[in-house]
Amino acid sequence: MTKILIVEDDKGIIENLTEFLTNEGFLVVSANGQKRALELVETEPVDLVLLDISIADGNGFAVCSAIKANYNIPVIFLTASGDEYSTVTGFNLGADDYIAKPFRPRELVSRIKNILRLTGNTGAIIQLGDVQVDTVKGTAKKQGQDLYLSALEYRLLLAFINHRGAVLSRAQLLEMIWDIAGEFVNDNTLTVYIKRLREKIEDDPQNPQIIKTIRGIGYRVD
Amino acid sequence: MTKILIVEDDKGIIENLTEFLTNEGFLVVSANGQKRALELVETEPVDLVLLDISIADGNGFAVCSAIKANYNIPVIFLTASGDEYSTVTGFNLGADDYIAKPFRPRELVSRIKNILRLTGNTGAIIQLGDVQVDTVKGTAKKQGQDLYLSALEYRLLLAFINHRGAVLSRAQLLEMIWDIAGEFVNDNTLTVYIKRLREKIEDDPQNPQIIKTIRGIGYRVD
DNA sequence: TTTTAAAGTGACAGAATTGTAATTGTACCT
DNA sequence: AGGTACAATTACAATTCTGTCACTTTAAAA
Repeated sequence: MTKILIVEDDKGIIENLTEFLTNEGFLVVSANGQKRALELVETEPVDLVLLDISIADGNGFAVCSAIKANYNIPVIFLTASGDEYSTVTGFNLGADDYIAKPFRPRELVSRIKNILRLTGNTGAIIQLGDVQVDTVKGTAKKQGQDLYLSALEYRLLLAFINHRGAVLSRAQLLEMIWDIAGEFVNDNTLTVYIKRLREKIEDDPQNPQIIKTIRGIGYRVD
Repeated sequence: MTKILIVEDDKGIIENLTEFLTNEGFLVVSANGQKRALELVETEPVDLVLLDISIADGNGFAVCSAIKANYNIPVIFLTASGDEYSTVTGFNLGADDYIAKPFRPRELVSRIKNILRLTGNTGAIIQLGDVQVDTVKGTAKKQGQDLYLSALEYRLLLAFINHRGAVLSRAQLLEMIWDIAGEFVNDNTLTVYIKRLREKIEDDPQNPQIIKTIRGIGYRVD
């Protein structure tokens, strides 16, 4: 469950936003000033901050700086005017997006989800069917069970992950994994590795669901 | 140097944007339609795409989908109207941001830089002295030369990277890499792996600069 | 300095990985 | 249906990885 902190001194806006975002499935907490905002960031597991630049007890930019200095929480600025200065300064302070008031609630939600996608997108855990690849730890699991992938098998899997949805030719894969133009390793080597990888990650290797063969062209992972 | 592809059928806008972005230090290429856009993405190392939704020879959304299917390039939508439908649909298609025409050039640059920061922040390449670890490809290099790390050596290195600056005890490392509490693998196993890893990544393994020994406590990578 | 615990080293077998070859299977074409 | 590429499979050495042992070196305490 995503928790959003609203920092805003206009009670009406807080109420409206809280209601709307709650309906959208977010948890919402709010602060009307800098002090309370920083308290909440420290005590609650806040996932994202909506920050009005012109809050009462201080500069909104200062709050952004303070948050960014200590935490890796995305911040979206709410600017009263759509003026350029705010935009540029905000981004320089590390804001992840900004939106000018008055804004459409639906657009705000789009931007929130987008930012969460971008910032959460550290490539940490990728799900392929029941296979989970953790690129931060360098490990892979199938249904929670550890998979023992060799270095090359792991790299082959990453190549597919990095080009999900695209058909990768043998030549491309050979270049990506074996780093050659095409002649030095046997073309069949790749086929064998596909088979070995399938044996480890597919439920039924004879009927592969994760690594699909595109005859005459290559392979694809959706 | 960052290369930006503009997909737009209005020659005037292309000219203006090209001039402005060039002055800002970007390399700019442009396409007036879907076909040319996809050609350029395939042949040039494009870092970011500015995409007009209403291009002449097709749907801008289709171009976005096609790009996102094969490449991991950030896309910013240019929308003629600031209408909600475009925003929401655009984000769903994997657009990384959108900006409504008419926009201020300075704001566009802010958004471009912001998106590059966010998307580039995938933790893809980590630098440890002269050693580069690419967690997206699952590879490591030293002074540009490929390092052949085994699966466990790579995971050990990632463990240090994920806890940079912290001293990791033997018990912690054993648990992280061998996933056990402490009794099943020999305690010395870790020592041996440290040695093997140092042999591959350190200039002078006898005098390690990357993996430091903290006697009695563990190891640390700064 | 001597002692002692911790860390490093070299060597070793068993296991797994890696690349290739030969063979079998299969989708697509006419 | 039969032929033909292409893909999958099986099998097999060579190499590398992996874990452990015995032993040496090092750092810090007594």
